[in-house]
Amino acid sequence: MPAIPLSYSDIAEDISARIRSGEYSPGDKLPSYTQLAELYSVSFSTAARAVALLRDRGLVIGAPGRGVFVAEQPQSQQ
Amino acid sequence: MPAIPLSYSDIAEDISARIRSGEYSPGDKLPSYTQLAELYSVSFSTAARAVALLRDRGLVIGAPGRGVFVAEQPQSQQ
DNA sequence: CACCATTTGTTCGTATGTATG
DNA sequence: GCATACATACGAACAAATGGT
Repeated sequence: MPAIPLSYSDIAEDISARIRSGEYSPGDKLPSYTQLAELYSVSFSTAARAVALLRDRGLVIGAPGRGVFVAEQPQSQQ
Repeated sequence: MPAIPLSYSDIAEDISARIRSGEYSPGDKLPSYTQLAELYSVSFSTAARAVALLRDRGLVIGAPGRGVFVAEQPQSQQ
């Protein structure tokens, strides 16, 4: 284990940075919860929670049964 | 079980509405996680998660060991 | 100072429901 | 029907901070 595992907040920030950098472009599908959990060496729950944060911020849109996609709009939240 | 329990998102929205309505004023301390869990008939985890959402939105500020307080500023988030 | 109860904040694992293909 | 994937709830556990005794 790489010392301390990343928190869901850290993971959300990392993904957020990758979206800003263009690594993940609008319309792109993010890795699945299971894959994210693997990637960041955290549990499924923690990976899901990181994505939930991004969803709340309007950066990504979850589509049950299909995946999580980077939002097209730059933003807009309420 | 009272039909369907409220989701953390629903609870966050309810508390948010109570802040907007003035039921909870800036500086006020919200009920503790344990009390919120009791109030909304959900688990501790779910109550804590609802508050986490409000924290992320800048509506409240958590103070470990003391409580959660309604933010003074109307907002500002990044 | 030492305890101790309370409270925030988080992780994890398991389970369930729903949607998609 | 089935496998995959999102979305959420729950309970147990723990760390850290605070405040009172």
